[in-house]
Amino acid sequence: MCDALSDDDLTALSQAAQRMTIAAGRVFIEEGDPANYFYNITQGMVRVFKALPDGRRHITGFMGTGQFLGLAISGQCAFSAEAMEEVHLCRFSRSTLNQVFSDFPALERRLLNIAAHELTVAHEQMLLLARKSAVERVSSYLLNQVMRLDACAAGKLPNTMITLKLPISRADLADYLGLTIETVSRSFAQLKRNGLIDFSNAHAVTLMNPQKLEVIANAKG
Amino acid sequence: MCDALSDDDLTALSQAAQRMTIAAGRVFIEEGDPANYFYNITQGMVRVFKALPDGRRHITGFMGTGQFLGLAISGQCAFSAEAMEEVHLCRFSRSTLNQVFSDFPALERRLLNIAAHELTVAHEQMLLLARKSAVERVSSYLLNQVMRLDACAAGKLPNTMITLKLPISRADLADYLGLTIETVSRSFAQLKRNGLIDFSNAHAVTLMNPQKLEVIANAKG
DNA sequence: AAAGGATTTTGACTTAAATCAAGGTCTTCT
DNA sequence: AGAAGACCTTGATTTAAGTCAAAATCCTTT
Repeated sequence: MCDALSDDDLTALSQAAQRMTIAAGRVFIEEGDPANYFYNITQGMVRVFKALPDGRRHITGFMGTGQFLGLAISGQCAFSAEAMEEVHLCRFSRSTLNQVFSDFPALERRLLNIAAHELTVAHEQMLLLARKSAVERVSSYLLNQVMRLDACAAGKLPNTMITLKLPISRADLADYLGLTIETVSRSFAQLKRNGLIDFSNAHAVTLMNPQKLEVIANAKG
Repeated sequence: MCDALSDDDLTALSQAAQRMTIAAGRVFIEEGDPANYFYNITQGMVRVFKALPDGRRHITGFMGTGQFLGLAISGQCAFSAEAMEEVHLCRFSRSTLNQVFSDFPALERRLLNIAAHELTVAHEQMLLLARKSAVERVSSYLLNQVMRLDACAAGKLPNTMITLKLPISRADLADYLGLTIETVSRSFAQLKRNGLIDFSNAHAVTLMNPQKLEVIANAKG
């Protein structure tokens, strides 16, 4: 679950946790609710989002197995979270958690690192949302997906073609990138016309030249 | 400097720190540089931003006296920082900092809370950038400024008119809100036409009805 | 295999914000 | 005080992305 911890810590933690299963499609954290819990996802994918009263929404991110949820501490949940499939998680009450933190400072250290990393990612996403064009946003997304593949551990982009799964619907992608479904689709189409990507079906892209795609994604004209 | 610390901690910290003065306009953290330091601002305002190679940029935030900078830990700085005026700060080398963390866990706890709070703010800003219209963005900014005034500590909006200083140029505001200077100006003009705000000069707004402004800012139609 | 529904793509048109271009206003400096 | 420059506002036009609508593809279920 939390690789920076010793076995002792893990044992203590798992005793403090409460295991739960969430049905696909259920919103199990609701923005504005009192923030009483902290979660670790042990299986499945979760959509984290914020919405405006009129229905417009932004997906902050997608979280999967091993990731932590509910860090935002301020009495109120700052976002909603929805299970994209059946999800298993460990739940900690906030009071328990503070106890565990005191007993095992390594966990706190780890969470600080995670938070710092999430902040970096958030800043990158803000630049994307504030200043990138639709094609640049979609290209950036594709590159980020490549980067999290095992193959390119050290931040090295492959210079051969590479095929990716797109497990996420166009609607989710649009809400994640601050676009509409149609614009996402058209951006893919444009990248394809320009020979940068190819589709075997709507959920499997081949990046024909990841390095060229990076030039587009980051406006390294 | 860091109100969650005991006097002992403070003494230890200040010994580990290196005091510096940065001239107005100087970029003292450069995105991509090795991240060797951690900063605490003791005086003055700083602009934190990320830029694309072609010059487009996004201001992630403005940081002032008492705030921490450089949390993002990953070898590389994830953003640039520029002094908006003469700035005084305390600088800690990363190795020193790790030592201090081990000695004074309270500081680490505090930083985790700060990071969690910054994440919340970042998510809110992403929703703004991804989904809000220009007028909504400008309204949101004005409201956020009101909220950080002493008067509304408990998250309560005043229901009387209230005057704000806008210490930031339209250009900075545009880069912060993901708009252009002209659109910021026009959004202000529209809010003024609709009787929601008034200007005594370009850097002093009066919010005629903060509650109505909030309806606009958060699309509570 | 056909029907039905959801998802994705494509097309025509609209619109909000960007861009280009003047004018104003404010500040600073001689 | 007057000139020069920075900053802000307003106007005209363009454009990228949004909206509305229909077709195409995929997936599930009977």
